[in-house]
Amino acid sequence: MPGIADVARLAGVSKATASRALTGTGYVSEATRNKVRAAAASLNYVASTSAVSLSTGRTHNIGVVMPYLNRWFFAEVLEGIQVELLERGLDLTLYDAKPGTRGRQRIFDDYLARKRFDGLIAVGLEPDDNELERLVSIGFPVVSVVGSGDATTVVEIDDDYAARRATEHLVELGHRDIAFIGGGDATTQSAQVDRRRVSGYFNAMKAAGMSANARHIVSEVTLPGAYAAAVDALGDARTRPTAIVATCDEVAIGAIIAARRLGVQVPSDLSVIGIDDHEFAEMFSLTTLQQSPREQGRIAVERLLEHLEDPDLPTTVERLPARLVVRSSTAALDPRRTTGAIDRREADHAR
Amino acid sequence: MPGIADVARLAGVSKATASRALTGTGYVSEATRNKVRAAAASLNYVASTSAVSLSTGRTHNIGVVMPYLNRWFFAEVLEGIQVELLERGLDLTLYDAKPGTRGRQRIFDDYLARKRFDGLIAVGLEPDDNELERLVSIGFPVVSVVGSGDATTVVEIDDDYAARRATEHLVELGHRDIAFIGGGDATTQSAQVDRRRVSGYFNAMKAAGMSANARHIVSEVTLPGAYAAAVDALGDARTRPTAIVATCDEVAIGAIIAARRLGVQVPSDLSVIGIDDHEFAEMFSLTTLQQSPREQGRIAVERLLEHLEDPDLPTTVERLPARLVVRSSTAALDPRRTTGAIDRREADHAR
DNA sequence: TTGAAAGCGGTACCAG
DNA sequence: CTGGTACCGCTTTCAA
Repeated sequence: MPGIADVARLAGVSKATASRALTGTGYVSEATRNKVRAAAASLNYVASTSAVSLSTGRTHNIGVVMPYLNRWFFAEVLEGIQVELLERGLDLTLYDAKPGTRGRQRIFDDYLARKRFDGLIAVGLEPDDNELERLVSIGFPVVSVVGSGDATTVVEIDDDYAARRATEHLVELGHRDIAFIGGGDATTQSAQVDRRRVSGYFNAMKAAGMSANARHIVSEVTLPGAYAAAVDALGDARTRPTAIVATCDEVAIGAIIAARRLGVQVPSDLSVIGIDDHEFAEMFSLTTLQQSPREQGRIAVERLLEHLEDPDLPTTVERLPARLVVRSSTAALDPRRTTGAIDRREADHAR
Repeated sequence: MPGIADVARLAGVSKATASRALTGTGYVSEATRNKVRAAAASLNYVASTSAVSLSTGRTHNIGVVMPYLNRWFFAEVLEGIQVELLERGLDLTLYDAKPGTRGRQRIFDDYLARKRFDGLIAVGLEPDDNELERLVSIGFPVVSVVGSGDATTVVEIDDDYAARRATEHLVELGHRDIAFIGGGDATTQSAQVDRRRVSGYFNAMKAAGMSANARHIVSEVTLPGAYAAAVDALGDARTRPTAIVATCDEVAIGAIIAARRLGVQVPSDLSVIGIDDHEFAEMFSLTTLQQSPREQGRIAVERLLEHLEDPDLPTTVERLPARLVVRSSTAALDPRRTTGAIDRREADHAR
């Protein structure tokens, strides 16, 4: 593999000139530039990244840390980041930091310190205090997709709004007995995203004067997990809500599949709304609050590069809006059905 | 950020000694080694990867190229690779090489040549001749997970066997009208994996003397794609097969969901078998041929490191067995049902 | 067992 | 506009 010295020799110029010609930095005459380029091309020359990094201090590599690779949101963000980086000639080094694993520990202890990259994108990382401290003091720009706090620059959707809007949609359809399904209960260790969404739901219920009807069906935030939780929760027709807002589409779809299994018709017996606009949303006719993780990945790269350009840039928090996409998993409450927990209890007594 | 010179100074030794002490190469007395280590620790010293790479020629970084990140198989393999690399202190640089994109082209044209990594793992890449040529002549070891040919070292399951075994399982249950659903028809540009699986299916049908009944329902190899294809294909009770083997679990599940929507009972009206043992398999009680992409990722790393140790090692092809996992999406053919395309046609006449 | 010094392959300053 | 040269931070002979 040829070095720049070989190129220089072949072009009949010095290493310095060859470097200038190739990188585009500094003055070089058109003529020599072409000579050098031709030489480089004929030699199939590619600059060694380590040498470039060592001498410039730039790695042209971006680190990406995320706790899951196999969930829709994360995979989409990753693809968004990848496409954008590829476009700009940057490499992507990936770290899978599953909570509670030794791997995650090593990432924070060793890998991040190696400075193999110029900047870092943390996706839904939910770092604990110790980890956050490390992230912030790491010495190069960090942007978070779905952040915690504003210690770093953040790109995310407005979770509170999304959950509120979802709940409102159901309220507008006449539902009163609306449950929330997902993670994020106060007791267990759960993701901040989920907690923000639960709270958006509770806020909306309160605003509609339906706090008393509010309830949280706790479920693992995966499709099978939600299926299992929903099979349990939707079994009894007397305690079944008329509508549910799910913390994300995977959970919503798990619930829909559970409902079908139980013979509960969606949306006539049960309305379901999610958040995401997952790739499966269409086939389940899922009404949802659409977000674009891909776009968030793209924006994260953009922000990161800005911070790379100007390290003194203040950190920012960007909250993208989620858009309501109405399909047919939600419908107006059937007037023949009982309408909410309280009414239902009265109805029970009346029997 | 301190350099090795700082460590050396603090420990009162030369750079050379410090380096030896830290890397474990060459003779250093216990005493000085400890001094150096202490100094490094107190300074929070971490060697610059670019400097190490430049001087040793090793990047301690592995490249991973795959065409999809958001499909189960790929995400699982990636996680398997990641875990193994993390364990060994190696970094992972990821390239998302979607077929037909400019990004893919750039990966092959520019990125791979930068030698940012010591070795490459290509997952389900299905390179065209030109790309394969590049891959092989790249100058460092390459191992493929799901390979094409044996130009590189390969780790994969035996697709032909998996599809055959799946088909045989249905045959053993008394089915005669068994269709295959998935990509891989000869006409369109499709993945080799799928083609190998179709052919396994056809082989098994032939071996069972049921070639005449064999048919291929062409479907996109995604869950929603399979759902759409299955809704079309399973609608008419008279042409509906009694069993289907799906090219993978995502397709199988798409088909099951379609069947449910159409009111077709699985397994009493229709048996479905897949290949994978996907994370959703359990919740759909899917009978399948189990493979472990994670394990394949792990093995790929192992092989790659062997080739890194000894560049002269011959390439190998490793085909892991898939194991039949029987759940309840398959059942013995209901004797009241007609049994196969030919018989059915006769039955139609009889009416 | 340790230290001095020569690279690894570029970039960038400074002089010409 | 071009060439000489120091240096990026570490490893690795080679001598001591």
